[in-house]
Amino acid sequence: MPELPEVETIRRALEQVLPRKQITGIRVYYPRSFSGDPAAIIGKQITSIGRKGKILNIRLNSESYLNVHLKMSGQLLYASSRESAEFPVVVPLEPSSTGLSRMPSRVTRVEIEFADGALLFFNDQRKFGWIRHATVAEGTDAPDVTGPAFTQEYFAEICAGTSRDIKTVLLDQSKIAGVGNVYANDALFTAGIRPDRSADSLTGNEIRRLHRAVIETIQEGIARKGTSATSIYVTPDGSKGSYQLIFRVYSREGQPCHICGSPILRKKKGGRSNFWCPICQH
DNA sequence: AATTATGTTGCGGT
DNA sequence: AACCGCAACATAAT
Repeated sequence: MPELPEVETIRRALEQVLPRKQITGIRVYYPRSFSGDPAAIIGKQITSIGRKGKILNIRLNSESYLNVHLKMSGQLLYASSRESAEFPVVVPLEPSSTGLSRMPSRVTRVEIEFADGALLFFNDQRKFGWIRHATVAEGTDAPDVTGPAFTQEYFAEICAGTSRDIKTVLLDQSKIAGVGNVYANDALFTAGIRPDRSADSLTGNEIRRLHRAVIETIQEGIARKGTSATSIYVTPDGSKGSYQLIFRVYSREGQPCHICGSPILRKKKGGRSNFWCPICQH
């Protein structure tokens, strides 16, 4: 699920509620979802919530971190008490008469309890995601796409001298931190560039347009609290993002281009789908 | 009912 | 180095 806007939305929400809370319990329902000794975090206090690209770094006192990667289907849900641990249906097949599902659910992999009775649930239907207790804040050192190090010059540099598809470069977390398939496709549309152009074929003007488009697209994603297309991704209070309402091309195969009306095309490449307008993108 | 797709990324082989 | 296919897994959609 999550790209930078989704993870950043979660980070901001958790930042409002978790700092200063003391961990008093942890239940690991699915062992492969948690690395480290669960007992080692008992008694620790949360000091801050950071993010590197798509990875969350929950800092604990005594200099350690709970690093979280949500991969395709991870969710972090926060409840201030056991009684209030009910959320809008967060997995499609968990219907209930009330429209709410109580945590922990069938897909809850880890649950953390705090001294004041608050709870944090890590749900992950597909089990790709993880929480790791480590002494370092894990994540890429590449410039965050929202940060000051992601300059136009830097972007030009990483595009030069590689014949990889430009969308592949956008998705390369070792070069740029945070961009995933949704926002990469939409940014390329905004910049008027086809996803399969080789990176070193972009002109200076195209580099400039794409650099700006990537930043704007990601910021719009954050402003809309992310993309909840299949209803897997939700914020920590169980509500949805709204970027899916303004998709430019992502997930719009066969639908008319917002600019020229031509049907949006889709082609699978390297295991992921490219979406683009054959008229507006060159 | 079998196949195909999904917002991620790590691995091994060429 | 870079690309490709496949892997992890569960489910919805076709």
